[in-house]
Amino acid sequence: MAISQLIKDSVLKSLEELYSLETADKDFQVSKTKTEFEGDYTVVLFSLVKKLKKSPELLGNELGNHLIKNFGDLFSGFNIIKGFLNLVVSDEYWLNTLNDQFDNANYGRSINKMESVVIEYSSPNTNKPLHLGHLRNNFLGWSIAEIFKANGYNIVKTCIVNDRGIHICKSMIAWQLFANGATPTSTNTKGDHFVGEYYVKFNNEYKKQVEELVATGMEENEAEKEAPLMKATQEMLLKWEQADPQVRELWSTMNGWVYKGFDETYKRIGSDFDKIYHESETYLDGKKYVEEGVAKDVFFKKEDGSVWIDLTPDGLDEKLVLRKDGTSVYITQDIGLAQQKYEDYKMDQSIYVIGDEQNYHMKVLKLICQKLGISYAANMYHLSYGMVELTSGKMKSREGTVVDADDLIEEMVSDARVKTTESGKAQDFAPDKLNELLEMIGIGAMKFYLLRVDPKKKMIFNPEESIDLHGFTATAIQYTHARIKSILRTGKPASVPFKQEKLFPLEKELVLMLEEYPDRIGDACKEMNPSLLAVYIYEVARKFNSFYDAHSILKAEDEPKKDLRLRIAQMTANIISSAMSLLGIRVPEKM
RNA sequence: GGCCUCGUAGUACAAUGGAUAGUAUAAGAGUUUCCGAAGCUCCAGAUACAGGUUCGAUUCCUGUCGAGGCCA
Repeated sequence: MAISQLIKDSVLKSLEELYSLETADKDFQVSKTKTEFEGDYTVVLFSLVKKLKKSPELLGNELGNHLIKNFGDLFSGFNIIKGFLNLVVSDEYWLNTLNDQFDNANYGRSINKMESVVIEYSSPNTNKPLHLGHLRNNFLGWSIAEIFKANGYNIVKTCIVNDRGIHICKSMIAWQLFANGATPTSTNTKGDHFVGEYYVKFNNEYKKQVEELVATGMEENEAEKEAPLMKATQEMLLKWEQADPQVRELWSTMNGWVYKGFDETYKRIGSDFDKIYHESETYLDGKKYVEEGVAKDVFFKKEDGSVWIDLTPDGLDEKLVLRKDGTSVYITQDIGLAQQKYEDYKMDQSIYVIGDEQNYHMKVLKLICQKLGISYAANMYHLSYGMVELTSGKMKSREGTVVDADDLIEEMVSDARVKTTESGKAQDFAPDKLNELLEMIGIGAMKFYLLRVDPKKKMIFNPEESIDLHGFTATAIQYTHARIKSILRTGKPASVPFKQEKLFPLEKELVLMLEEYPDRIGDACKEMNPSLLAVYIYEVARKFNSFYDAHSILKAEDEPKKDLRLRIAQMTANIISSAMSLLGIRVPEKM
């Protein structure tokens, strides 16, 4: 059991024994002691002071003495400053932790909650390649899945591919008109980029047509409807819906190109899915639930035949769920897919990794599902993340300021090459090993940069800063890991630990942080926030570096110290490797 | 217009209502006869504004100003 929990339990027990306090009244905080004070963990007494009507000093002293007397194996001292009871945890406890845990490879993974969670993320469109925003989504989704697994949940990773609709037809029309039969192979272009070019081509040509029509005196919004390209696209969408064989064949060919391109990118960034849903197969499913909803009076029909739900009692608006012509809107499809996922997986919880511009939409979706009586609706969670903006402002596809995912990955990896060459390291690496290392560094840096901030907040992507390999970066952590591994190639902890007496401050501070790791995995899961792990593991690496700088490991004062420090090093390396893997980042043995 | 976010050092990010508001970068000063200097050590620098709630507010409430998003 973690020390934080042991402290809570021992304080609870003491409060009961000293003052027979009711359980309900025993709320108090335990936190890590600030570095400027003596102690390891601090009990904040203010809330108890009020209830017990004792002065902080008296209460602190009584509680502290009781803890020392009854839990002497845990605590070796205490002090009170204002309403803060600072507890010193005994070295014995840290030494035991080190002996038991130094080579654990499965932190937090032992508990099986038997609960299943579906996580939907990535969810691309098949008319253009992935961009920077998709990367944040993918990294978040993948990492959250790993973090849930580490907390004992059964995870299903899903993806809904937006593979039909007017925007897909635009690329198809443009390809028909302008490609002269070119293919990704004939042009040596990655499939998703190839199709994306025709989407751009469509927009450019369409714009020209609109301008020409406006020049003849037509109103702009009419010109937008009347432009031949738009008419052709509408017609194609209709044919697609009627399952016209030629249109469907072109559609599946072009989507095939895109998937091939996506697969390459997903593979490179280490993203994968257990189940991929296609909108083309699910977009009609929602309608029957709308009918059921009407029968249950959850929805109502207006005179024109459109179907709505009244969410004003919940502080929201009336929301359209089916158009008057009987066609679905986005939310109709989402209801259908939610049901489909439940039929497939009977999950207890459903997480959607979607940008925060959908906050309102997802709120509505959850409410509707609850009103429809869907069992897991209460456990639908929108993992909402903020937009990734550039130093120059928002990414806008129309202005060509979108950062392409593949370009960015390539830039990161090639920069890793430059920096590694400059440093003079990895000179003895075989070419394939070097490439593997550079992928680890470049892609790791990018993942860490996007995961180290609170997902809910929008963030600014600074290209120059993102390829920095110093400071709060994956590279610095990877370096620490490689350095430890280098030491461990020379020395190994003894099979039976030497008897230890006392820990130096830096030794203790580091072990204290390492001991917290399972708690941190738990926090990251509860908060659905990988940045907590990123911050934590960077702090661990930094603390190790200070420790390493202050104390020699292989040339320690004596054998017991050497063994102790090798154990600390081993445990640090294991936890770095573990935590980074939960972020989807690999760590090298050498770099 | 209605609803929802967010305003913290030059810049980018932290801080379950708790102690002197942390970290990284950029700027300044050190640190390689010694386990890997992509490191370590020191030094500076910030809570948009005005009220309120309380032992205590970056955090909660109200208003102002500013940025972004969603809905037509």
